[in-house]
Amino acid sequence: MSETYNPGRIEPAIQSRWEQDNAHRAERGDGERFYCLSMFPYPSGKLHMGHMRNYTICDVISRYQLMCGKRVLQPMGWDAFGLPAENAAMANGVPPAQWTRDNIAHMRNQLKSLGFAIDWERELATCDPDYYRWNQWFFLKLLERGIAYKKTGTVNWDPVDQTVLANEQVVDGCGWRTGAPVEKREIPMYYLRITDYADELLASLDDLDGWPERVRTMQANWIGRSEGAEISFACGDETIKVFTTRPDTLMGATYMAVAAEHPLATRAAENNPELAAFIAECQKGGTSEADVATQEKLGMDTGLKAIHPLTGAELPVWVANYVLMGYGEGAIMAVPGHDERDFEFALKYDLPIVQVISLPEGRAYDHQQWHDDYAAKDGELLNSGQYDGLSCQKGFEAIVADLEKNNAGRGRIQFRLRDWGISRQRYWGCPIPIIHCEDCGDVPVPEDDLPVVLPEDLVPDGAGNPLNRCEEFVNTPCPKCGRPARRETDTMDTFVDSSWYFLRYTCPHNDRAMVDETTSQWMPVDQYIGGIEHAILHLLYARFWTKLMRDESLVSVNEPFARLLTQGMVLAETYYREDEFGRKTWYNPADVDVERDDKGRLIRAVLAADGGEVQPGGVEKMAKSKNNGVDPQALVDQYGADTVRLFSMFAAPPEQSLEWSEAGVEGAWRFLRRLWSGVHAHVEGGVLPGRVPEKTDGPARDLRRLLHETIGKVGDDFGRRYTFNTAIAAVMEFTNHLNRFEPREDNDRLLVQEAWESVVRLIAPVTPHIAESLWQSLGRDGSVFDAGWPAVDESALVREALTIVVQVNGKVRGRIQAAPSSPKELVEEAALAEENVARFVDGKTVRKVIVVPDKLVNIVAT
RNA sequence: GCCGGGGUGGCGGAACUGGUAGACGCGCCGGACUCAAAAUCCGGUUCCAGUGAUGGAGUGAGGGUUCGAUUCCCUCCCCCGGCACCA
Repeated sequence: MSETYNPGRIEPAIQSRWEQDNAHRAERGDGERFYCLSMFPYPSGKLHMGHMRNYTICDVISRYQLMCGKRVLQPMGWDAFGLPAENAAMANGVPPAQWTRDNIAHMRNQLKSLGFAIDWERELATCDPDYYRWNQWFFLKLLERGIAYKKTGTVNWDPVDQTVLANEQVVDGCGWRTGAPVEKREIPMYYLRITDYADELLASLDDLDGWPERVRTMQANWIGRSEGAEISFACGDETIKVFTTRPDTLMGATYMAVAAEHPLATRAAENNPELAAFIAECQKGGTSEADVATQEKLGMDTGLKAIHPLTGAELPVWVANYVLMGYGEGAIMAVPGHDERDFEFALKYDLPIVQVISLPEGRAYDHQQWHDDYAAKDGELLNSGQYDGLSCQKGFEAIVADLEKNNAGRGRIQFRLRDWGISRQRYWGCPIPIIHCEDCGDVPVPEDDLPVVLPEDLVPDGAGNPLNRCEEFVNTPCPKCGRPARRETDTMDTFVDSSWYFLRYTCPHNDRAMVDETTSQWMPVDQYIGGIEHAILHLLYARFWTKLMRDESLVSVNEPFARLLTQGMVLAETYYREDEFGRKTWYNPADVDVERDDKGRLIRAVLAADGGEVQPGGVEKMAKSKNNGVDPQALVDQYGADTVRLFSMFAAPPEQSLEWSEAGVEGAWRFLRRLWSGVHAHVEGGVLPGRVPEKTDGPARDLRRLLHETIGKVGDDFGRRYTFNTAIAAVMEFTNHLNRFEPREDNDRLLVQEAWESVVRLIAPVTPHIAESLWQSLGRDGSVFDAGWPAVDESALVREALTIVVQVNGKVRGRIQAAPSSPKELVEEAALAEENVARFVDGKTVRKVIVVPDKLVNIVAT
């Protein structure tokens, strides 16, 4: 054994031994299966600390389960389609396919150098036709079933580049490359009926008890089930249908509002140029909900009148930009008295505000100022004619009943969730397998002709999808009539790719089926790990897709992920410079030098390369788009994989977001060196592999008790709590004690042998290379991962005396020693007798004494 | 704007079920070793007062419940994530 720790030498050697032994193949072993999965990365170029953290967490859990005797599947793959490859192509002229595959090659090497127990035989990339053919195959099944369908949807349109923009490419309402104000545009797209599964997606959240509560809450709110009513308002010869969650407030409706895209608005604008101009105005700006929700509420009267279905009163019909065509019916009945947005709008445009729900005793309704309790459902109806005096619930029921009687409405359940639009007007994605024929219409590509292969040599230039101009791709005979036809050039949302990759890992090389019988052997995923930013969309789509595949009898599970760990994001400062057109160039924090004041606040940041100033853009998640990803490679080169792994697990608990800082890497490095030299010192005196001490006493007994307490804690932290930082802290603490312990007799050396063997196994999931190496130095054969997890010796845990804290009026005033489970009276007596305690009680009357067994005494004295 | 989460020493964090606030680590200070430096080892380190024993304050701000609150409740401030075409 070498005297000093040299990761540069041991890590590659151990990695090649693992490879030779096929140590990480999922087929290996015969224990219970454990499928441990991390969200696959987008191959953006280099690993960043967010990846590092994610995959280290996954590896720690995998290796811990491996040591517990499980047969572990830890796969890896690439979410390889997507926008950044097109952006890179525009910047460098390199085809997205080449850029993506180069990135994958580089990142695969990086992952391998980190020593993850990944079964590389199962690697997949979503841009491979072998993978995406099954997207196409399944899409056609969904089309047959009517789950996939076509309708129009709204996109961001850049009028200069004549192209559709992603929300990310819309900056302050303008196109990112052209700076032109974007417009909303309606185009035909394919959708999946996720709303058909809304009830089940909501209900089965209750079964996901291995998921964080916050994720379940977010998904439930996203699905957004609400009970309400649809109500029809006559408007000339037309009917305006609305959905409301508050039919009880119907008597307070004072106007109607429709979305700018509503057919009624279009009709009303035909001979009203002013209204037409307003509707055109509403087309400006981005499509994202955040954009719509934060824009100023604007409206215009159409001049049309709608008839209140119960009172017959005439209500003005307005066009309003806060009403969304995509939600509900694209029209609302406005009740300014009890809806905050309607109140704001009514105040602005001087529309009547009528209170129809009473407030608590003594509260008066203020028509000039909104208060949150106006929206409450605690009061009774008033100003509502025959319904006056009813509770909101009773009023709801009575009004819905009367509407049903008049054929003017009915109770209805509405979801916030909208159908999933999967068409993307982009090149670098999975082609949608449809052929458009002038005579036959939209014809599915026959199953035998799959996959529709994406040509890999095109280079996007920012002006639309290059597939449109690729004649070899577009021109094809119609499968039905054989006459010339055109292929669909839209590709699929990349969320389709990531909605089932975890199933494909179970049979990645099967070229005859999407999934097979091995899939159900591994599913569901026992532990899924990924960023909290995926809490809603990716996880919801993956759940939905799994249910779709279940309904095609392809999988047997209802839910794909039994247990979920949502990793907090790794954040870093962003830096940018703005050019004369307001376009921002982002600089990597590694290339920026920062000056701070004595409180650590940033004063000035300059680019190291040219010394010129750059602007701080705030702390954000590490991402390609803001170029603030920190590459762990430099640290791995300097300290080795184990140090970086140890540090990234020690820095914070996994669920918490983490602002990146390198301070502390030294500490991880020092710990591993101390570990190494501690084992070395012991080995110098001769090893005693696998031996356990006889009865211990004095300091040896204390050390052994701490050892077994530590074994218990670390196992609990790895297996149940997933707090790797506290597990590591406990190992460090024990190692500090162990290094200070001086063996006096042979039995002490047996204890030290037991202790080092335990420490090496406890830390092995986090720092596998050094653990393998030390395991052998300690005289043990084989891999530490075959050695099993150390067992707690209960007899070592027994204590004779405990320290009990004594408080006087809630403040700690002293400590006493007592045997475990001492009788209350005895502890109380000892507490009152303690010198400093007595000083504080002196001259006062003891009113009460609270004794928490084996822990604490609180004396209440006045 | 809406939904979800977070805020504890100079810094990352610990305190798991309402019971010793600050484990472990970084940084800093002091010491040992060294011709010297690095590395390493030992000791100290929430703030204020005190040589010290010890006392007072303290977990974003304010209020409440409790013998006792970082933990539970209410109001507010700030930060982060998501908002359906970033992944």
